[in-house]
Amino acid sequence: MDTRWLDDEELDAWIRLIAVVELLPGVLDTQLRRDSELSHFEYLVLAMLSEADDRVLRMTALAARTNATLARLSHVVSRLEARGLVERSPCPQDGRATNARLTDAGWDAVVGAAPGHVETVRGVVLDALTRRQVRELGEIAGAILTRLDPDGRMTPPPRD
Amino acid sequence: MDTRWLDDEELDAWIRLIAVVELLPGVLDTQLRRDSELSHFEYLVLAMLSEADDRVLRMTALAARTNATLARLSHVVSRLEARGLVERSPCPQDGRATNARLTDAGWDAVVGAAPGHVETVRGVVLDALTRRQVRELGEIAGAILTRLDPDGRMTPPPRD
DNA sequence: GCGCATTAGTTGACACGACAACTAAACCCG
DNA sequence: CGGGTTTAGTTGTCGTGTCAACTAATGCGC
Repeated sequence: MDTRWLDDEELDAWIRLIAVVELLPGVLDTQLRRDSELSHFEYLVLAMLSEADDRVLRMTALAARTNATLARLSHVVSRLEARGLVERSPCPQDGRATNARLTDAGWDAVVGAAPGHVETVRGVVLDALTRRQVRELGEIAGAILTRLDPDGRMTPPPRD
Repeated sequence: MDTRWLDDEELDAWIRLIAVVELLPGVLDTQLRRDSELSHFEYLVLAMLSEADDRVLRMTALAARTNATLARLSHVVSRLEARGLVERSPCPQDGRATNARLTDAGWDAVVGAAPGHVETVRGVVLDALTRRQVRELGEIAGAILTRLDPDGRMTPPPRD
């Protein structure tokens, strides 16, 4: 089958999307590391735990909410545990499972990091867009996600 | 100053954008590695060279076109050079500069990889969007880039 | 209730990117 | 034209992610 090459509009959108994907993580990491000694991914892990009931989640559930593999999450949680921000304990209901719980120190870390992080998010993304574009971005990213992650492992729909 | 937290629409757009940013690179890498033994970044390097006059670019120019630091590019070009896909030579005009040139083998590699890559790009992004959304995405990503990269080191505007 | 497949998670080896230190050439300016 | 600054690029080290191999508990089928 002959390749359908990209036309100008498609190429333009693609090139720019790639640039965003390459540059955005670095910017988020840099700010969080500088101000709060956390990588962006570590922040995400702590933030997801902070919103969960009793601040506890099973590793698998946490991996899904952070778009990570279990292996990656396991390494990161080990480091966070060593820093006293998270605690692991075997799940009583299922012997195979592990629960990760946010400690008080972990809670303090997220609470401390959140304002600066939100400010960065506004600064580099949201404030650059109109209200309409923010809504569009939500829809576009949602559409892409259904292709990237057909099984919907990721962040479940609008509902939280 | 009190933090302006994100409202529902903003949070939705942000969470989804983060998910895209986390998942997209992996999908692109996986396809290219499987079918062409190239990482996405390596592909980008070769592709940018393939479009340049005489298939030659100075390292700095190549770094800008691929949104990479010079250090990262230098490592990657070393590997590509070891595989015979790229050649380095000192720039005659400027003794500090290095020119990277795409070899014939490198050309063959990009040409071989391009169709599968474009198909993936369509599959995971472009075909998930309407024509209008593709245009919107271009504008939104462009707006974000002016914040991520205020000096415009990155891909220059529509113009090539 | 035994055995095999599946699910949950961890771990170790390797690959790659970031950062900082370094070399070297060019520019600049008095 | 000589010394300091800037620009271009490379390299070594370290942190972090990926992959594959592994352990262990669960659940299904008969």
